[in-house]
Amino acid sequence: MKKKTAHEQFIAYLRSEGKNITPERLHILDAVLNQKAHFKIDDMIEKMSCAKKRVSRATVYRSIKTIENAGLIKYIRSINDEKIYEVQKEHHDHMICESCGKIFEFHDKDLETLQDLICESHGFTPKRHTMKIFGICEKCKKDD
Amino acid sequence: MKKKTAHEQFIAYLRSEGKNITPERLHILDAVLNQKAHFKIDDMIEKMSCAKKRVSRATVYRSIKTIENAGLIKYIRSINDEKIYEVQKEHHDHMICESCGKIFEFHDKDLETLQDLICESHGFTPKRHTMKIFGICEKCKKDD
DNA sequence: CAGATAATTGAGATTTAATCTCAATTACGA
DNA sequence: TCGTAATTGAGATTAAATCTCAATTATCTG
Repeated sequence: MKKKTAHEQFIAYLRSEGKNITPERLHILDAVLNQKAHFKIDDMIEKMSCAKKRVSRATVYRSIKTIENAGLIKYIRSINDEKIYEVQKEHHDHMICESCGKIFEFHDKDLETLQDLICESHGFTPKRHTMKIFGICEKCKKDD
Repeated sequence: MKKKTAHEQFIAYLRSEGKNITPERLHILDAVLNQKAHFKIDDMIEKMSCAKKRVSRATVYRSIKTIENAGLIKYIRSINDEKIYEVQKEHHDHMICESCGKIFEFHDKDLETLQDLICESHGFTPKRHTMKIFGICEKCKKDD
């Protein structure tokens, strides 16, 4: 069973939901996948309105939601009313520096295991989780 | 050193910030503290517009923000554009049922310890964190 | 492949939470 | 008690997100 690309995943999702495969949706997916890590909707709208194939604001909003439902991107948080999304890679959690605003990703197997145990003891079936640790990063500590 | 009430904490905060202690702010604090657990801003606005002492929408927004900065309430999440806040008790994390929308609180000492260890290994100084586990609660599992 | 049908798009209007404005009021230190 | 600075209320404003609907496009069927 070879691993599906994000592109293939998206198309499979659209098919499974009976949604059409439109060039607009694929363009937006491409633009999103080209993002290094985190992006804002507004940036995507601007990007798509300058691109060779223009896509309207309404469609950007609609498609971002579709791509999110397909599990390919994830909403992280808002910073002054600007939603920040990220492209989904392997699952990871976040450390957010309150000084420079930078978002660090980390993953810890023990943490995941412990979470499952906690859920089990509460009769709760976990599907997914988010964890954000706010504090000060190494660099900002030194820059003081 | 006796423990301060939320009321006292708030007044101490206002003093420390050079802010005035106004009846509006205290009324809103009272209303907020009277909430069992979680509340929406809109509910507060409605509550305050019917109360003996009316408080305007703008002031509710302003005061909620002040009370949040004082650390007495905390923003949890949005559900269709409605922000949900909660009164701060001891620190705890959340399990959110995707079926009924109910929010469960839990606290686990091992989880906290593990988080601190992870941060340490990344040179990150944690101040606070949020953790949300999404899934299906015990009751909804049975109701299937 | 053509024609029918349902989904999707674009553009601008609309919605709505949150913020802003500013004159009137109020808290508070001196 | 007075003067100053902070705060409030009411309505205007802002801006992200959604909605509307006619025109377009994807997909299915034979």
